Amino acid sequence: MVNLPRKFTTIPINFIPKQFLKYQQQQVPSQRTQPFIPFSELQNQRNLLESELISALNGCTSLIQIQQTHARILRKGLDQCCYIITKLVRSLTKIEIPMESYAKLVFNQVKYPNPFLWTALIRGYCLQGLVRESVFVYISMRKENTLPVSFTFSALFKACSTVLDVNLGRQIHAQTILIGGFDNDLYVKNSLIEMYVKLGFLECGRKVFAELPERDLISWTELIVAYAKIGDMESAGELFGQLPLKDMVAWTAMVTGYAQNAMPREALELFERMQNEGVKTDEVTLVGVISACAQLGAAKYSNWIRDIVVNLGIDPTRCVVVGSALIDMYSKCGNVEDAYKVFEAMEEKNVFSYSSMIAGFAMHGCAYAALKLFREMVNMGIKPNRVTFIAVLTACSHSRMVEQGRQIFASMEEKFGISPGVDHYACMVDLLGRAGLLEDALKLVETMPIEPNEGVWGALLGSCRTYSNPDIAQIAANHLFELEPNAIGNYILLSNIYASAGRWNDVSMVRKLMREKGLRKNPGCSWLEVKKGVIEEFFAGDMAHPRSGEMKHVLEHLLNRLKAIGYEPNMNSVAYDVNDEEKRRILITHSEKLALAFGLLSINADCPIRIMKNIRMCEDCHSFMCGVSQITGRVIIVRDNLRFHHFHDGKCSCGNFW
DNA sequence: TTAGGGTTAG
Repeated sequence: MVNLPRKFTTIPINFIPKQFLKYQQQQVPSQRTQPFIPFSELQNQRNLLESELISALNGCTSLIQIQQTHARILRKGLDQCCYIITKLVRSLTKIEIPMESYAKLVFNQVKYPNPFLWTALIRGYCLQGLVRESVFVYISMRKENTLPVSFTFSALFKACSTVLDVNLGRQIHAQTILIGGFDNDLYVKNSLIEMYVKLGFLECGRKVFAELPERDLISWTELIVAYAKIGDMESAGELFGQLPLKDMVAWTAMVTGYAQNAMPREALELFERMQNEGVKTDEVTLVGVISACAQLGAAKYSNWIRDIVVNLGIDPTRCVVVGSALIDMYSKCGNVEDAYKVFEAMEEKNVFSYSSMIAGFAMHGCAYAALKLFREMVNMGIKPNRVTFIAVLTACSHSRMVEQGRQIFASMEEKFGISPGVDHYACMVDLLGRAGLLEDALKLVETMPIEPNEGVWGALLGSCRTYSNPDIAQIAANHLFELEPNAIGNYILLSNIYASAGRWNDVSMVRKLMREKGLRKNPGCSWLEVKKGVIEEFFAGDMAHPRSGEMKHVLEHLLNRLKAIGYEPNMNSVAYDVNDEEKRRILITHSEKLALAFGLLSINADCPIRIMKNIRMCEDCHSFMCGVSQITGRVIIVRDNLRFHHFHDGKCSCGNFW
């Protein structure tokens, strides 16, 4: 017998319902034993007919078809054949006919139900979310002295994880021990591990795993996934390393685990190893890889993955998950046109595909397209979820569509029955704040029915920077310093707001606070994809690049040409109390300007210059990019920490509002 | 008849 984890031994035995214990160790033969029919006779008479009816049931996709087949079963006198009735119950479950209205009635007509038929009923209830009912069926089954089989327990464990009931799970675990004979049963044990880890009792799952005399790949993979889900990729990696034979699913679990835990480089490295070791990949593996590429956001990865998808013969128009992942990746890699091409071609679209596309449009400043798609989605009868609303509200926010945003926010609860969460409030604060309605935004924060989090106060602080409001900024910053005392960005924002208001004493105070906490500013950094696969990195103020002489020359030349058409450096973008000359020097060596200069020197005139950067672009760099796109005729695409800016012919896709 | 899948905000 397995030693249960300590938690189990503390459960008093009377915790298990009487009905369970009554049958403890009972080995009484069933009172309702099926009359003996010689196997050969069965075979001769029924085999052909049975297999024909089974395949008919397998093919049923509607209630009418099942009813017709059922009528045939009755005509042929096979209504007592457990094998066929089990199949009938499963078919009914599959098309989601309520158990009470059909399956239960059919079951009640069978005089000698076997364990598989009982189990089909248990599974049916469980899949329809009626877990208590499925347990009652189990109790009745035991009353009838029918011994459960492996599948009975895997169904019951699944039921427990569906309703998040670990106590019930423990009782059923106790049943497997009381009845006995399941110690080496991997179906049961793997379902048990799955239940524990899904309910958050990873250590219990681990213990069951440790006590298994033999383990299969499924037990290992269950645990790897469990560790990945709680973000412990180290433990997942250790288990994966110990795994004697790894299959595609185990590899995929690791790749996906890295992707889901914001470790895209590790995900891609592992995927490369997987390919080198000759492991097959399928669309599920690719979804993890695509998500990793999206996080890296570089066009080179999007080209690379497109080739892999094509080579594997996967058709994104027919696989809604791959399609949605691709939409997200293309958007995040700066290519919203390709994202839309994938979206348009998809045969099936669901809430994920729509939400990803709406978020993609929002990210690129295409608010009208985002709203149009949202309306289309609703008209198509696809119910938006919480994520969809975040995407739509972000789109409104980035395009100053206050009224539309307010209406959509109100419709969440009224029309779609989704109560706005703290993130939706953060979007609304951002929407009002970006539109300059700082008082309204503050009022919303103070009156919202849930506790504002760092996202809400952060949105308010960000708006205070745009509209230079040091008073409200101070309120927001005080909350933020409590909520996330070590987040450097808040100190920098507040200090910049004070700087642009000329309150240099307050600036020194914030800087002192940062020093005391030992916080150091993240240096501004930009990346430029020079050619396929080659990425150059530039830091603000860093003139150590081998070609910095040429870059400086390019920038000075551009500056003179821009000045001739009215551009003036924006001194407010420098948050240091230094003289104007120094401010000009700091501005012209911002990392994205260095990247732009290098791009102009090294990228063909017909190709867009794609720059990525780690922090928000300042006003000066933004107007500089607009000007350069005008005087050089080049397309410049900059991805900052939040979104994309497409500069073309003197204008930016964000409408100077970001 | 047990294992791996996509969208989120300052």
